Amino acid sequence: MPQSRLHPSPSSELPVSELPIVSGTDCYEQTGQTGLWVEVLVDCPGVQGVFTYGLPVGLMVQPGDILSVPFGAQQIGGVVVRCLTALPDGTNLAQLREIDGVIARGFFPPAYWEILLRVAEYYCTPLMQVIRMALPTGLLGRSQRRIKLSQEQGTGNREQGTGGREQGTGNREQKPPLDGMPCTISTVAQQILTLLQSSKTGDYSWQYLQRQVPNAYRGLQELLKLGWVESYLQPPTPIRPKQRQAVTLINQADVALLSPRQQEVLRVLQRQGGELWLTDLLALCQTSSTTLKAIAQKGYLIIQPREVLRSESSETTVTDTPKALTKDQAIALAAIQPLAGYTSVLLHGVTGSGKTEVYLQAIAPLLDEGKSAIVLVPEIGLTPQLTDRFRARFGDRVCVYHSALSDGERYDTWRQLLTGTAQVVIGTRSAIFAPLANLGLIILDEEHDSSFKQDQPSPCYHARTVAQWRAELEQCPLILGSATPSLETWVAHQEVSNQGMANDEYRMANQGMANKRMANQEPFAISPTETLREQNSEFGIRNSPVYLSLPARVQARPMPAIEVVDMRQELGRGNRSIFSQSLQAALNHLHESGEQGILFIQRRGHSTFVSCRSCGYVVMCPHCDVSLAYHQIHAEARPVLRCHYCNYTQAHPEVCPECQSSYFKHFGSGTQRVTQALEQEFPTLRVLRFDSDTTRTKGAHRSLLTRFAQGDADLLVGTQMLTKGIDLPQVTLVGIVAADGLLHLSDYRASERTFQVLTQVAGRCGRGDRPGRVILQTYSPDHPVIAAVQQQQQYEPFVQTELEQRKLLNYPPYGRLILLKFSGLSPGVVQTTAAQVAAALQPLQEQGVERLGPAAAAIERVARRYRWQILLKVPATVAISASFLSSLRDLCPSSVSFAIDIDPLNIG
DNA sequence: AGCACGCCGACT
DNA sequence: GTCGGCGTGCTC
Repeated sequence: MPQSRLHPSPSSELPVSELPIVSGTDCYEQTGQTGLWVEVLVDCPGVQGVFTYGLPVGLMVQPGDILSVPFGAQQIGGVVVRCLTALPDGTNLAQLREIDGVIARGFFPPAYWEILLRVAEYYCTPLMQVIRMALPTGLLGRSQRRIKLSQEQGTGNREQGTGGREQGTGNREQKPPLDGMPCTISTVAQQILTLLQSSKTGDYSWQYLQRQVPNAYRGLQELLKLGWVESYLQPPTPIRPKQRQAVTLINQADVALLSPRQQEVLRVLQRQGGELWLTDLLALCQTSSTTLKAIAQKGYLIIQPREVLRSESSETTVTDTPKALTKDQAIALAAIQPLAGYTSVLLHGVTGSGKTEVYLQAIAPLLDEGKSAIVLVPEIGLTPQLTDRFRARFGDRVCVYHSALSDGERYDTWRQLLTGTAQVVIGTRSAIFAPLANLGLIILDEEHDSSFKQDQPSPCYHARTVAQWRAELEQCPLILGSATPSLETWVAHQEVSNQGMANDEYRMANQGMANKRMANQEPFAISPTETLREQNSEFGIRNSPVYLSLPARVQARPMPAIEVVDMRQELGRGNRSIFSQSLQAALNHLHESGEQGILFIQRRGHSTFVSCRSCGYVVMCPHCDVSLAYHQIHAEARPVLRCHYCNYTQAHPEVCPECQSSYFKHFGSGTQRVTQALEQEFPTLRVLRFDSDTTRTKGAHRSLLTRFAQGDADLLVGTQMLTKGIDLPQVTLVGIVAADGLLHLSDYRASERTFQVLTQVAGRCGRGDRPGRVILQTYSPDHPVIAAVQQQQQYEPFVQTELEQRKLLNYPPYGRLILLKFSGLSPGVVQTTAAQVAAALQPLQEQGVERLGPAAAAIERVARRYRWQILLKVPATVAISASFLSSLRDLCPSSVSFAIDIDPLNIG
């Protein structure tokens, strides 16, 4: 029991010695050849290409090792690309410098390195940026400029070296200019000084000061000249495992020689199992560490630092055992289990058909074989249920890996993945880069979900695409699970006729890459990669895609009946409520019957703008071209207006700022508005709101869902979040307040997305013993998507119609899209840059690429930056060189930021 | 990113 | 005539 409170000792579960982490000095212990050079890819924005460094005597490194190197005045992170035994001609020996140290070794096994190369190339992103994204934050350290108050100011610089006790605080008061002092300092300088004096250490990072004080640069110059502050570079401190002092009992003989107090300590330690954290033992014995050190000195116990994992521990103590499978599940599992080599599997299972159980049972035997698995989910916070279930089934072998982990947690989890033990990683899209060895299976759950695509910082990768590459390189199956597969996936897993196309397209993309890489043997000349490609030029076994279907729910539960309500008729009948009569009746019944319901609202803000009914004035964000959304944070608090793009917030004006009219209200039906309407019309109904306002904090999803599951409320009101994998058996009613907002998005994927969202929401009900019912309110009941959702078994006809449209217009999956995005503070400069780039695209257009734009983005200004874009439609037969696209960057002035989004999902 | 070199406006 | 602004270019 006390032992369980300690982390398993390094020798048992976390073999530190085998981990590729070495400290700056440890690495010198490895002896070998001397006097070589290394080419290093440095982690410095605006710098690409490799730099050559000298290797300190006795130090050996290999391609893929992560280093700390001097670069200009600072120390930065870098990755070894190649080891050189001779310097190329013309190298200026004078400028060669030696590396500072090794941060980590062996992070990049060949297949993993290959993935990073492919991502860099396919998504037109500098390799270093891809590496930075894949590594835990902070691993690639860099030195930091810091500013501190000078010690010697005023009283002379005598006391510097003596190091004795200092009366620092007494001196510090003399630093600000006293009244009688001849020199006056500017307000900026005074601000900086005050800030520094307010801190305990008198020391802040330059970055922090710049953020706190506008125009900090001026003030700093002043203070530096006066000698009141000093500026210095702090060398990087790489993230390290967290250490804690542990005390272990090693000898109990001759205890009588010790003092009674010391004997007592030993007895306590023994009673606790012979091992305790130092702090715990001190607390338990009411003693000091001096006492313990004395005992240790006599050889009775040892005190040593031991690694602790910062990763969140699994709270679930429940265990879960495999469930009996339905016939369909069994067929699917039987098809998956014998797969060897790379095979892409589409598991098309209706909502509630038990896909998770298939995943679990597919993974179980792999773990026993010592293999690992990656499970990707759209958003980890939204699916505590899934994580719990995996934990309950596989216990400690489950790791959760996502971007919301703290740096320390992420680092520790990352290290644990490297140990090579069989484990299951559950995570969001970035978990596709989990450095697991010996992968046996990759699963993408809710494969159609757009959150698998990254669209903000480059690389704008799609986890599904990366998963395909990874599964192929690791020669393992890939399962794409969904009730509403994306059209891309659907087409790729259809019978031979379509399959040919998907494969050709895919191969083409890869071949273009490989060829190009041969031609310019850039940093890519890392040796493991080349070896791999030679051995495996066709990337090993590539089986035909497999389509598996789970057409029915578990335990023969029926799919919910979907009732479409025409809201125009409701209005005609004089019903001005946002709830149709049908929905009103259902809500009333809900309360009486003790069943639960979900009310789905389109989006959290979009429709709740604030405007004046007298003059029509709408409050807009001063930094973005969008209206501000109405938010009431607490029932009592004053409402605020908030921009959903830049988070600008202001108080809600009492009267219209334009015409002073007091008829100044918010409109639309956001979650808050609907909740209020519910309170008015159904005062007895207990409502729980589930949107990003109420679930902002860590663990809020889980607690809200738990409360709902416990029956604390009758109705859960929420947005898109409700569509993602929530499994609540008591829910028998789903209400969709207005499907229309989704239908009319000006996006080629609008229909597909609407179909997916509505089907997923509808699928939240009837998962328990009682059948479910869906009420879908709309102003366009005849829309084909609504019809398709209503007959949800008929996925195929809907897809066929949609595919014809896509083919006609060369949209994915028939043609590829590339979005070039420009943004900058000056609208004119952004626009002319876009135009110049457009002109440079002429050669592509001659190859048959269609160019749309340049055009201002749908929301032209976000956070004071103007945004323009160019959309390229690339026919499946045309290959585009990544280096050509990357070269467009050179046409952009530094004031315009340029981003390339390959296969964009959001093109508005 | 940081820092150096380097070219044009307000001061002794 | 200098000091000092911050605009371009380099960092092995």
